[in-house]
Amino acid sequence: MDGYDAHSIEKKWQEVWETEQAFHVDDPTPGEEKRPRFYQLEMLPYPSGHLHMGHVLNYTLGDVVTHFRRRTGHEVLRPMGFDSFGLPAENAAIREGGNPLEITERNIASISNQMRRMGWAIDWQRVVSAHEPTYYRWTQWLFLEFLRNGLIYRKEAPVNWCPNDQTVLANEHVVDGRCWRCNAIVEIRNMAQWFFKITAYADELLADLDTIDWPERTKKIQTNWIGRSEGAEVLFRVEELDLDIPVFTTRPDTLFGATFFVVAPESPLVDRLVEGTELAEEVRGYARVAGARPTEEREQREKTGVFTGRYAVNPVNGARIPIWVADYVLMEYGTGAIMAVPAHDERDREFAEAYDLPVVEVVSDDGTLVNSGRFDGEDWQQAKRSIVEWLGEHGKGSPAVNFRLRDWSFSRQRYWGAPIPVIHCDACGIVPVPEEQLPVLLPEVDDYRPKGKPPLATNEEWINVECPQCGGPGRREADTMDTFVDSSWYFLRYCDPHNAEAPFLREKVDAWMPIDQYIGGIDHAKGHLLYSRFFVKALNDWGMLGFREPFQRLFHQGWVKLAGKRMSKSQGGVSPDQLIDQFGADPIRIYILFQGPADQDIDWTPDGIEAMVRFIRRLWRVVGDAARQPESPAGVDTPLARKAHETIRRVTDDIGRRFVFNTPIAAVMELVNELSKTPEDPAARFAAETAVSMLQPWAPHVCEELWGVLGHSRLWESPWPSFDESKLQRDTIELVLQVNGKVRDRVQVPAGLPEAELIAQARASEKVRSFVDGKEERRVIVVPDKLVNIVI
RNA sequence: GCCGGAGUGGCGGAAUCGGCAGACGCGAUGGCCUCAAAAGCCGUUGUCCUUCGGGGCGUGUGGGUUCGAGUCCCACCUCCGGCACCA
Repeated sequence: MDGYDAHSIEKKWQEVWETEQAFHVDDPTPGEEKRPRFYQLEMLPYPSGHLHMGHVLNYTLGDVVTHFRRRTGHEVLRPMGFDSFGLPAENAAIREGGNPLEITERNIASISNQMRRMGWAIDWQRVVSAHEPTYYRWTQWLFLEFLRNGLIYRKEAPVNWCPNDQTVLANEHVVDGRCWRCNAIVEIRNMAQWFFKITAYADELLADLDTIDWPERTKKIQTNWIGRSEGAEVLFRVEELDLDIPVFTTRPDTLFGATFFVVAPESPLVDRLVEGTELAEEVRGYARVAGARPTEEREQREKTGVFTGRYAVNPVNGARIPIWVADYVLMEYGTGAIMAVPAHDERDREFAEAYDLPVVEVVSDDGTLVNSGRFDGEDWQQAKRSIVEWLGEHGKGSPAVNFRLRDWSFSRQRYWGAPIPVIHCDACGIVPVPEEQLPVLLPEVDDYRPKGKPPLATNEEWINVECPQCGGPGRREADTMDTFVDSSWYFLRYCDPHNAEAPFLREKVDAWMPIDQYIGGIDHAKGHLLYSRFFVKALNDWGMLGFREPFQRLFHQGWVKLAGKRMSKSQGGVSPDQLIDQFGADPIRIYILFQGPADQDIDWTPDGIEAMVRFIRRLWRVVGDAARQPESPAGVDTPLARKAHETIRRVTDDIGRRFVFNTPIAAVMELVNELSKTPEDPAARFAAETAVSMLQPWAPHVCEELWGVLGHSRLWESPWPSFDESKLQRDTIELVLQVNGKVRDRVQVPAGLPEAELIAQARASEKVRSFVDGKEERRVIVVPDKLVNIVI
């Protein structure tokens, strides 16, 4: 047997798997399933030119789970696809010439090739790419369903505009006031945009977090983002105008302390309040200037405001309180108007101090109400309920819930995305493209650069069509869809990827979904992971599928860092291709998971990967030696055999229950070390087989080869090794002897000795005696088969 | 400010239910093999003291519970992440 040659081995087995389509899985036939199903998925990649180390970690992690589940008797669906619409390809086309389609397809070919070189166990017959008409046809179809069900609307609204990418961004993709892609400072613009009514599901998106097995911190991110507040809606009356203005408050108990009233500068109320009064000009002028300031500036500046000349009536005490317009009230939250309680709200107090407005304390330090009429003396928490109740009885308010979550704006003024399938008609308004005309194909354009209007709008031939309803002149929608729409349902398409009649068959989706294990970056916590949950809930409501959550279990891999910085497609970093050339895929796969828990960040070092090459070479030698030993007799019971059984127990538990992937490698290393020390042990072959079999999910190529050396074949579909509980029983154990909780000695004793016997063993120890002699023994603690602690 | 997560050797990390802290690996260092190198093999490697038998100290800091705490409780410090003029 020659030395270890990663490249020839890897090429050989990759060809076998390709020829056999070894990791393809058939659609389940109802009633005939032999094995339990397992849907393993990692977030699909964006097809930039090549993989980066973050991908390597992500997909190797999924690969280990895939192999483990396959070999423990599951039917495993592990597909792959490409999030192939989106800005980078379009920007590359603008920068370098060429067109986004060609660039994207070239990238997909190259990245697929790299995936094969990594040896990942993918069902290559189910590949799906967002930019293919066979896929986006159904994205468009789903758009029309959402529209029909009232979950999509078009509205003129203040939206986030990235001046660099020349497009609108969703709230979820503005990070610290900047564009998540290009880092440009985002502006607010008023534009007619398309929205998904995700807020319709706000309550459920929050409540159902309890039903899924996700990391706490991810649930927390979504919880914060949804931002549910419980309180009351209270009506304040402007008598002169015969107008009731609702406000939302989380503190109805402080209602008697409301000494003034504030309206947001952008609120349409401003006009109504001052119309025809002598203050009209001043107030409108202020509102225009204040409302136009960027949010960032508004946060930092001192609060400003003007009096409108109008008064509102506080419903609980009839007090007439002045109405102001001020920039610290936001139009986007609540009703765009507030009752101000300066005694119990820091912002209101700040404003009251600046403008010399009255402050009335209504909750005393001990938490009971004062200056609150009939509610005086009530505990403030009790008062929340009783005041709302009173308001209800008098038709002045009711319990209310408010959310931070905004609707998802998903129209983009760029080229490389799925066209939005509607037609604008002067006579009929917005008209959906009839289903039989789908897909609305993305046309060629001369210039991908957005110049004030979306690139599609420049293609006159494409944009001008007949209205499907009245036959009059119509214009196609020129905005395209955010790629997050594509990725909100791709995991469903994998279940039925070639369906030409529907996005998917419910029966197939219900058989595989929900995803048993989803793996991807935590950066998608409030974007993709929220949108997909929304999609599934809506589709379930329409009867298209039979579950309410897409991702039953979720895991976030850490970041691979180079000199403290995240490695990603945009930052270059270490190229997996070069590493495969230099070391082979198996050492990289082991390395990336051996560094630590997979959810923790990794600092890339080349030393580590060389160590993995050394380990594989060592394994190669040791297994080669073991292969020349006679077959291990059945039920062989030597220390080496026991070590092998113990290793099976550890590794199986680590992957299956604990979901850790570094310690199993250490466990196999221990077994290999043990084997190399006792190469002639009768259990040598058994130990070698065990080590190779269990390392296979990490290093499938070299393990397959070594499996052959040991006289077996087709490890990738061989059952996972099982351990014999009885082999784990020891005849002798090492008893730890402590004095006052400190370890003083260790002795070998037969297992299962009674307490008295163990104490006698402890007292017999010279070392123990040297600490105990001459002192008074106060207590003796015994942990059977483990430890004796003498307290003096 | 509110909410979540994390702090263990020179480094990455292990210790799963309160019971031997530092598994496994990197790095360092001494030796073997070799003309030499590569590869490989055998030692040492938390820290301080040591008469070389051992002993003291040690898991961010300070307290506590316990026979016994990296692990549980309280307070604090530092770092990372989420939300933030959200009424």
